[in-house]
Amino acid sequence: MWLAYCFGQKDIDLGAGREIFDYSHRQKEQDVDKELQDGAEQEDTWPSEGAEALARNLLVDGETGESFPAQVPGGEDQTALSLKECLRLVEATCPFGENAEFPADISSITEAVPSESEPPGLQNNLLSPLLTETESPFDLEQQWQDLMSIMEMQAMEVNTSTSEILYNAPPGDPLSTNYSLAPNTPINQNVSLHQASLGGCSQDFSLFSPEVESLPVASSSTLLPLVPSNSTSLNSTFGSTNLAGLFFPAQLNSTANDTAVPELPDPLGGLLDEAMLDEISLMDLAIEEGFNPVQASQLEEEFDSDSGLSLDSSHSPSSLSSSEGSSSSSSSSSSSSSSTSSSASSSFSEEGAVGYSSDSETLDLEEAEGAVGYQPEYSKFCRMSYQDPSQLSCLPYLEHVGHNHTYNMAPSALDSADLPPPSALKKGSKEKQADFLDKQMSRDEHRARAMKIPFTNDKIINLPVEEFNELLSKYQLSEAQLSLIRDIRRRGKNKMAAQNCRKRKLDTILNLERDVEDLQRDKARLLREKVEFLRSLRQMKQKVQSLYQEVFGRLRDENGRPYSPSQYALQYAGDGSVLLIPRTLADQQARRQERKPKDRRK
DNA sequence: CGTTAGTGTCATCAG
DNA sequence: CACTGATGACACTAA
Repeated sequence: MWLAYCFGQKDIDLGAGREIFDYSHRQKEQDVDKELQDGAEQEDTWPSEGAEALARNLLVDGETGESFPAQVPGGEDQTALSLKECLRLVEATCPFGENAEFPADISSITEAVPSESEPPGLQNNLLSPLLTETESPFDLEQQWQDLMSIMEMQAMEVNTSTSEILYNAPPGDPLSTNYSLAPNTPINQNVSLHQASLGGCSQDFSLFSPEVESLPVASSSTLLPLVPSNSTSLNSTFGSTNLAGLFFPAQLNSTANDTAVPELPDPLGGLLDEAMLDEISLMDLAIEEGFNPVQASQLEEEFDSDSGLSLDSSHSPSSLSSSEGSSSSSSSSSSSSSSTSSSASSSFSEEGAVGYSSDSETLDLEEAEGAVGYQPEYSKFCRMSYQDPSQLSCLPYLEHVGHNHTYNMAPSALDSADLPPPSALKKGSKEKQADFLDKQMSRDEHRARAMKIPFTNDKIINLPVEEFNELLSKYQLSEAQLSLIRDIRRRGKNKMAAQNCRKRKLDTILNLERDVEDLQRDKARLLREKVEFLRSLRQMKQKVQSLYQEVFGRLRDENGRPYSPSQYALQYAGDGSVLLIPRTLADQQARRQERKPKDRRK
């Protein structure tokens, strides 16, 4: 039943369904998870009658590890074609891709092999690890283990968004949760479609590929000679519209009607070509990233370049941080018209959070930004960028912008001070300059002057505690003066602290934004990798299916008749041997193996 | 005239 | 306990 999921309706909707682009797909993911559990429960309900009896008929070749039915119902069991021969045949006729792998243990088989229903003519208990004996150059067992671990990952992780996205399973499809075998399994170029019966195909099979529609005919014609005994039921059972039983034609000839497998997953995954998958993955990205498809495609290009941070450099926090220098340079260049003058800010400590930026500076910055794409954060940041106070001292006209938030000062005064006309400067006597500077003084400076504080606010604020106390001791100051001085110092310190605080806050925000971007990229990249991985996984599974089918189809009993796939299945033992066992027994073992990981998960 | 960004200030807390 | 820095909250200004 594990395989059964792979051919569910999920795939049926694949071509047309667009819910993958639905932002509500997350909800569907939950539904899928729910369905997964339901499907697991369903498994336990599968019939296994006769398993014991059939199990008794099992023979295992002690030398080769191969197993044969000790007693085929109806006669002395002797495989007309040894498994080795079969393998050789298969190797000759169905060369595997570079990634051909086979189950290394029973569990793997039970997972990979379609159990239950099996089309009479099509040996669909596929995925048997028959090839171990061929001594493939690969460590097949190891590779299979890897494959299975991948499958587990897939089962655990992919069942969420990706499963939905990739296979577009209807929420109600209980089979959809397990698409690992062949949802959307692309038709493998290396596999003969005529011989490889690709699992149960739903009627929607035809939706995707006219080619596949012809599959039943081709398959039956090919397999009929191999399965003469089943030939009759084959044609009657598998119409072109019902390929569901191809893979799991459980007890086809018998009475079982496979109702236990209401909907067989669509092996048509194969019809979903890579381009489609790419598109899906991109769309997935687009959805998750909040990008539009165009942006998503751009994103993918970025991935290809693996550039990590490929955003505009002006957007990069690192560049922003390093933009201090550029900011400074731009400000210095923009200050060409400014005269030099000392101000309170000139003595600010370097570290002293003097993030004042001039309007002209901002203008220059914005011009530059316009060339590379304006970024609000960038501008903000630059305005807040740490700056050498000494540079501010070179911008007397801008001084007030940073320091003179003198609420008691008339705006007109500030305006006039902002950009005094050159003519005014020329005419400007020292009086006017003094007046101008006076207007630039802060409230505390005014207060200090009013209180006749004998030293500058700059000293009050920036002197170390010891020097500050020493300075106070040098003068005979009234209590009011001392109080004002302390207030000035406190406010001055706090002002710088506030500026530092705001800069930190801004930095933090920018860093967080960068982190979000990085994480989004990582997420998109991982998602893309997952899609690619699933694609290759499906291909591998299909290869295994085809091999299994090939081998099983060539097995003959002592009478030269093929084994019924509804009654027998190939099983891969842990020691690498291949067993031909009764179907019911295989199903039992499959269920047993499947429960383990699930229990583990719980 | 309302909004927004930038800034200064105060209150408060933590070290 | 005083001092200092950090930070939220508020007010003010300019755009």
